[in-house]
Amino acid sequence: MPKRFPSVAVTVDLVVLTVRDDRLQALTIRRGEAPYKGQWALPGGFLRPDEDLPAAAVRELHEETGVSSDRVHLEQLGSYGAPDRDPRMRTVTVAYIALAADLPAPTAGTDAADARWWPVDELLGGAALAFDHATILRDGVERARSKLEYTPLAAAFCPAEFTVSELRHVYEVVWGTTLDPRNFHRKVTKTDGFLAPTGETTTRDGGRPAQLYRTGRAVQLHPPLMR
Amino acid sequence: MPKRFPSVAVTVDLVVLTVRDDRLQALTIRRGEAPYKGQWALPGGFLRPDEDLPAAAVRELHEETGVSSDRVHLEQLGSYGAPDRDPRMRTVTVAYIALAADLPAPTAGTDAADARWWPVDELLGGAALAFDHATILRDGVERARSKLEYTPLAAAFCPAEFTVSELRHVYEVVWGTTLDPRNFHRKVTKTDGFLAPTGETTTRDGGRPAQLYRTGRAVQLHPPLMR
DNA sequence: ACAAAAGTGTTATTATTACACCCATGA
DNA sequence: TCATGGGTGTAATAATAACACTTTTGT
Repeated sequence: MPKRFPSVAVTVDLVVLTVRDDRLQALTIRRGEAPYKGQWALPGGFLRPDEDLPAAAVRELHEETGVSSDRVHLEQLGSYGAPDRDPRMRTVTVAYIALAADLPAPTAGTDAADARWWPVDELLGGAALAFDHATILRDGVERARSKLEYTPLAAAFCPAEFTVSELRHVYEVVWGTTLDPRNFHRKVTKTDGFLAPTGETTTRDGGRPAQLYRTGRAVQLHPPLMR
Repeated sequence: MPKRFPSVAVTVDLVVLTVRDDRLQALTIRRGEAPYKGQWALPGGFLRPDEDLPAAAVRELHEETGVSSDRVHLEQLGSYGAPDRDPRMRTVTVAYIALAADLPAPTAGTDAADARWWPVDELLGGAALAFDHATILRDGVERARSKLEYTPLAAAFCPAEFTVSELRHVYEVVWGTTLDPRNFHRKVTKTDGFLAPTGETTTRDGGRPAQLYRTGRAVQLHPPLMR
């Protein structure tokens, strides 16, 4: 077939979210080149010729954070393709969200002058992200927030073994609410398949030792948790 | 910037769903050219050089169905970009779902030898769709099914004014369940913002005249309807 | 002993389910 | 008058929300 179609550059961008210092934070890269030189942007890069979209997301995540995809929840968020979204050329980006437990302090990637975590409320209130990345971040945060309601995804923000109150802390930080510790405990421990007890306990939060749990086999919460 | 990125063809594909003859049906186009010549495929086409993604979806919808985007719910489903998904070239497709009230019998579009509605269960059980369109269709149907739970989207499958039982029929067909007419009636009429009464009544379903409603201003159902 | 966090019990309220029953029309 | 669907009432069950109270650790 002759080339009678417009050529477009396809990129993959990542909304990498974690809970750090009691805030929901996103990973940003400071751009080393024009356009938007010196501004913060979401990590991402070009799709390679023989690479599927999820593979590109895993690769970018590894390049930017040094993290392998184990213990990170990666899912496609959506695609953004306004004709003027990149002044250099026509691009369509496929955005992914990555939810992870507190990651190591980021090391600057190849293209990046610097990399750091930012609380998402600071990024969304005023701070100017490059390209349409504020929109992508906003959509990614909203996706994460609503998925906590009806999936056991909050555990992606926790280490492999965690306590009920660590899990509750994730909900409180991501949603910006407070939850009744007692009702929350009942809800998550009684919802079948949400949590699998390890049998171990920990006192790392102080007070009475707490049961440690791993994520269960459930993929949907029924009924959902309400914000 | 020099072209040091791989060039990819970006297409937009549509999962156009409607409720027809008591079945959930999807619009398909018979391919007139190789590859997959003669097989059924989802409608779609190349993204144009100066076109945003939603605009391309609206344009393709109009070209394939003659329908303008009024009274059709269009939303992005996701992107699919396996390197071998099209044998001719590297493509990434951005899929949209379009939910519409019973549309006119389709007229064949420019590229298409033929176009028709197929019940989705027939398309997903055995019938061979071109490319990765079976996956896209399956994802689109699942998206539509779950969105009926927590949004007032079922009304997109109804004409501008509709009765409660017409709305219930949509749920029953899309979910493949039966619902108690009395409890359903209470639920949808009592959920604030779901339905706006027009004041008119109709007897088009026989029996006692039913109130006609338009869609309300709610965008979320709280609490959700359960399958 | 006391602070701190884990976890259980209890009650009021709200939502869902199942189903009896009445209403308003056309044939 | 009868069939057909529209619509309300009600009681049993289930889930949520609010909060008193007990448990088990560290200091």
